[in-house]
Amino acid sequence: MGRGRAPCCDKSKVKKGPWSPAEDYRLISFIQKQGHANWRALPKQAGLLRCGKSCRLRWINYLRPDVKRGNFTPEEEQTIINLHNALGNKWSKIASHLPGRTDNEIKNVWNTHLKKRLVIGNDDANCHQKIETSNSFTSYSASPSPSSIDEQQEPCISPTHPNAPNLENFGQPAEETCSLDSCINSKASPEVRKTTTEEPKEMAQDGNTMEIPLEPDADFWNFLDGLDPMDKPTECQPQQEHGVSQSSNFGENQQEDVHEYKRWLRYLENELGLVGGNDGECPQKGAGAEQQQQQLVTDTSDDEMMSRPEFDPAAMAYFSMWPSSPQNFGI
DNA sequence: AATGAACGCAACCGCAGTATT
DNA sequence: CAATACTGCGGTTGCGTTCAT
Repeated sequence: MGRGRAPCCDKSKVKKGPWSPAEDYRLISFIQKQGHANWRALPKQAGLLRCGKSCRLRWINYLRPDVKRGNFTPEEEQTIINLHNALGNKWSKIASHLPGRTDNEIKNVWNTHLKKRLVIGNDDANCHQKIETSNSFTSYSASPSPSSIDEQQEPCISPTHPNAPNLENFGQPAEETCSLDSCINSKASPEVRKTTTEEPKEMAQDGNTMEIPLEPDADFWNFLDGLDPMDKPTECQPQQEHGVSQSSNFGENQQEDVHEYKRWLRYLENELGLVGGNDGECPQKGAGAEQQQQQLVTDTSDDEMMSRPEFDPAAMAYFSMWPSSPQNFGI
């Protein structure tokens, strides 16, 4: 296949390295409003100095609302081991069996933990055998037909991370959940599509995790949208014509919305055990959070975000602490 | 307390596959 | 049908953090 490939972007004009909270928030804000039909064009439209691939990666691996953070459960690890036996380094395939987990994360876990553990386990044949025999998917190793796996395999993991409150729908306006989900899942495997769309319902029923009122979610996003100094690039205007934007009427009930949002924020902070930290300081990482806060201020001031009168530092502090933020997983 | 080594993770790179023109 | 554009995947790397000395 001779594909003379043009570079995906002008490397000299794109920023590389870790994403700042401001960039994250701009990306989320944009995708929430416009979706991500075209990754290549997205950075420009969103006002990001990033390569489209970089945006995609960031979204898929960390910012997506249904991404699950935190340590892998033993069940998940076992699933990875089993699937790796059957599929090899097909990380995306493996990830499709672990809802909320990304291929990158699984790859990292495998390379850093599981592989070593298995090597040690190989030294101890009994140990390894234990893994094999306890493995309900052992038969796949004998006849590793991916299709049969796809048909049979249901992830044997708990849908919620034991240590983390459910944030699967974090930031999802009620009426947008479907559109965003479908947007996300349109490219995902059937398994992922199935689990990501069905799980929230299940969790809503167990009364544990879905009590977060959804309405303020929209407010939250509207609030973020309102903060975005790059909010209205000209390329984005047409989409608002077909009713995608929700922020247009934000000003009408702004006070009420912000109040609602703050109430919701407090609720989430309670859920996350973040209350008690002063000025949004992360309880797990005091100095780190402080540093991050500092960076946040730097980033946002660069973008003149902090100078906006309606800017709420608490919102950004919270934003910087949500589970998808790489600095903050492990809550 | 300081320093170096090891580890873990986020992000980048390049290739392959698929869709579009 | 070929060329091009774009997305997705897997391998790899660089950096920050943690641990050991």
